[in-house]
Amino acid sequence: MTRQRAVILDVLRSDMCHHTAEEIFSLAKSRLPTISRATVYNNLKALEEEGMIRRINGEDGSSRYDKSYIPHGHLFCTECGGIYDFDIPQFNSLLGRYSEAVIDSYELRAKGICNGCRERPTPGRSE
Amino acid sequence: MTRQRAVILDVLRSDMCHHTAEEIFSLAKSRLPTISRATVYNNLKALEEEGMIRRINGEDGSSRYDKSYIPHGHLFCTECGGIYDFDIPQFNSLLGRYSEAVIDSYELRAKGICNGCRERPTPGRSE
DNA sequence: AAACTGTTTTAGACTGTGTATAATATTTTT
DNA sequence: AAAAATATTATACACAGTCTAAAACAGTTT
Repeated sequence: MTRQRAVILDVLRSDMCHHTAEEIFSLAKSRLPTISRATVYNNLKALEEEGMIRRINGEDGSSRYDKSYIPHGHLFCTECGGIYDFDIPQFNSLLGRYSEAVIDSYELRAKGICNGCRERPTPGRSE
Repeated sequence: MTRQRAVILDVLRSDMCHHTAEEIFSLAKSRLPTISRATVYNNLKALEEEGMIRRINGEDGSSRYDKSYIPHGHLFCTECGGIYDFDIPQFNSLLGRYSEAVIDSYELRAKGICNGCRERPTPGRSE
């Protein structure tokens, strides 16, 4: 476990956000100024392949990372731009009922208006 | 309706594949050699915003386009690389039951082994 | 603690997807 | 058919992410 990887993991775990790779690079750099972009990207990829974290597709083609390795969906709020976790119990077995394929993992992305924005007239922003 | 847009739509409708934007550009160019990359990208974006076609996130961050405007999921086969349609009836209302958000649309991406690859020992490839 | 070995990091160049621009051409409206 | 609005083109640009080769490091052996 290198110092760089430890910092990257700690950045991921230190808040609730679904940061982009570039944001993670920036946050890691503020703690370890010599860290390189390639190191961050390589580690994020490796951590994802090891199943430690999950990658999700951002709205603009960038990658975002989620510290939780437990499968769940995401709501992308079109009002405030926030990304919120979204659970459907036994979703994997539900998928199995509708497909003859052997399903390993899934990514569920929903677009809509989040709970907060529905109630609040003036939108804020959080991710 | 310009000739360029008509060709792009026709490319999309002429097979079952979920082509990348670059593939669509290439196919359109073979019919209309002066067509520009920007025209293809602009039209794909416009068609998506008008709800005529659907964009899906490819495995490598590129965009793929689906001629069907009817919401459905996709299975990405890790064996043959193919992308297959995947229907769950009343999925929108199912989502509504598990979330307090107002859901407009969704993208469901499953990874696994497709039906064909499960049965066939030597993998082929189709998209 | 020094040497060894394999792995990781680094900086910077490079690739691929997609977007912005401004001039030109084509549609559509009148 | 003329005018107005819109779309296309070529090119330059922006951004996310990858590749490379050299240097640094971590873990192990002596």
